[in-house]
Amino acid sequence: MDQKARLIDIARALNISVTTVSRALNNKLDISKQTKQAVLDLAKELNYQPNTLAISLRKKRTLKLIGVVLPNVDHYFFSTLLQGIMSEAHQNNYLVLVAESSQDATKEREILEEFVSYGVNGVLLAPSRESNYEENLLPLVKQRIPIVLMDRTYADYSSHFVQSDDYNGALEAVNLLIKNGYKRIAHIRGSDHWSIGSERYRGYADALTQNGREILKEYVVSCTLANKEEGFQAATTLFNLPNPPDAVFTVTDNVAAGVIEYCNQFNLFIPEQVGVVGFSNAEISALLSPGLTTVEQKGQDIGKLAFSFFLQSLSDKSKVFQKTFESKLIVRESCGSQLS
Amino acid sequence: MDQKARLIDIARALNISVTTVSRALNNKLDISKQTKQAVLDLAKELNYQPNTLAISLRKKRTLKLIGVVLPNVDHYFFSTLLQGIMSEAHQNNYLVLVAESSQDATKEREILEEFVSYGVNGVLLAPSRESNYEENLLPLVKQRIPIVLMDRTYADYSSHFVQSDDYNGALEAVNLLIKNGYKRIAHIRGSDHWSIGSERYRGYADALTQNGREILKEYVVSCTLANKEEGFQAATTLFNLPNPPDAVFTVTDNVAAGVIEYCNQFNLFIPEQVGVVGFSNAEISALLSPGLTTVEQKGQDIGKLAFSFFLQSLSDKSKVFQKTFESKLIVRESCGSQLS
DNA sequence: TTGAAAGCGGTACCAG
DNA sequence: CTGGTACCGCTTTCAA
Repeated sequence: MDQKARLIDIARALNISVTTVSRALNNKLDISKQTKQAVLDLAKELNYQPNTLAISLRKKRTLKLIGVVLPNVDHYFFSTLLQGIMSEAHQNNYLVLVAESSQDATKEREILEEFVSYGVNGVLLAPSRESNYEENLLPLVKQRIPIVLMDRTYADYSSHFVQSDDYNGALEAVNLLIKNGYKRIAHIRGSDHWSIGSERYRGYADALTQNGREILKEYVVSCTLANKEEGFQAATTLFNLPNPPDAVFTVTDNVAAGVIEYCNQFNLFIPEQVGVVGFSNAEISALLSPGLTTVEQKGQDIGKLAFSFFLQSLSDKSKVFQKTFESKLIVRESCGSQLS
Repeated sequence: MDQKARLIDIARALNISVTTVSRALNNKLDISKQTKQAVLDLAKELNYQPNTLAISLRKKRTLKLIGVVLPNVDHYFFSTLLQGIMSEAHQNNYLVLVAESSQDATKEREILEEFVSYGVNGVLLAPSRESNYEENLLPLVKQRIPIVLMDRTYADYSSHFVQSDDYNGALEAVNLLIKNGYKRIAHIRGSDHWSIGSERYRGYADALTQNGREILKEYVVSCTLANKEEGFQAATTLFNLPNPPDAVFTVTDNVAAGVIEYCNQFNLFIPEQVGVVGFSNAEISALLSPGLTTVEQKGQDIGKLAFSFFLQSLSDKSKVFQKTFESKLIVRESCGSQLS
């Protein structure tokens, strides 16, 4: 019964034209108080909801809709990122289309195309590992759809982005381990295709070099999914080396959790025998025992800023918005306490 | 340059009608191979993307779009729920609109209205605590928009839903504590407005009663946000009672994390002096020390099924789809090991 | 202050 | 096999 009320329904009931109804509802000037009130009343009674599709079509994609593509939503960092975006979006009356690329560049491209055909006003993208500019982004760029990159950027494309300073975060983390007296510092790193993999490794390597230490190949173990299981496995490899490390810096907190589990299980005391530092300041880092020292990554803030960059880019077409959040160490028990 | 290619652009270039182009692109039968190929080629060249808005408008909301409303996305359970939904949605070529109600019923209602005006084909909703059927759901029901409830249902409304068996989960959890010899079992519960609050409490209460135990008012502490801080606070209250409990069953894993932190801090040994059981099997439950015994809640499965219920409800309008996932205890160290 | 009519980008019916 | 035309619901000139 309540089917969808349309402008024309109101118009007919009041014996006026659609135009007038539209004007009344949109608060235009040229309209008498009476008719306006009548329209408003009836609209409320019929529970009138404008058809956004029609409006958008008519106005040529000026609906308020933004697309978000993330590699995964169940990783703490990405879920807080999403939260930041959504809170900002809601405040500005934007609706948010979300999709997971599952770290698959082809799927990412498909999603992006679908988003475009839905007429999104912009895209906030945390690129998947193998994502490639030419194929995935160029089509959107040609259509002048604003894109804000998050977490990771493309080497060959300068765009709006918001990221955290992975390099310096890693550098500081390893410096802290060195300062706290650890001698043989290993790194469980992420894949090279992934900027967090290479940037954090770069920080690790430079920290060692700057302190006159060698980078030992056997102390660097790669992982791909960056989860707890891989952390445990990598720890197994590392601590069974003839000359095992006395500290581990990991690419994510989840990996660190695996290391901690290994140490707890095989009675390697943290931080006395082994120092551990993670990356992300995920929820778990505070809950682990011992508490995990980690590099903070402010998901919410990154998300909020990304959305606001998108908004700003709408009015200021020429400007390029970029921000790198400073990294910040969150020091807990897992890395020794002789911090100066 | 690449602005948006439209049907009419292709038509003019090929000197044929829009109708024909449309037919070619939609794989209709009545069309010659030649023209069809010509259209397809040009479409590819111009990078033609159909305007979903126009199609939807014409077809009267038959775009493939679904709206998801969750209280929070950064809770592990909800983020896995979302993941389940999105994976299923992607497979069926649906796009997913996501919004957070932040446990605010008014905001939830606003979101739902916006979703409707965007012409979503259906809504998957994990209701916020104070959500009320009349105000929040009735408008959608009237417009015959399929709704699948997740995690929580409304007392006064029978609809499609997917949930986990909170009552039995809680019952088993507390039974385990009893079986393992704990005598004074406390409960940190969620709000009454929230089905997980009341259902889990009901399980707790019945387990005690069925074992001939009393329910002590001072052993039941309420919390609202169900986070770690509240858990810590509630633990403080409980363990400072004249006759403190020797076990705690908590409404969520995060609350349990707070309890564990309290115990670690004040040297109450788990599981020897205090048993702890949580609810959710969140990531953290495996990472805590000691590992937290908890009741599994399969977010992904719930999400997937919810989406598939929505799809099915499209073809079978009369049927009501309902599923309650069995609860399953995940036993770890935090509750004693004399499990039979 | 109001209304008629065109059109956003497609689809679908009908005629040829 | 192809084209003409109406129309989805709304906004926006333009004219009255």
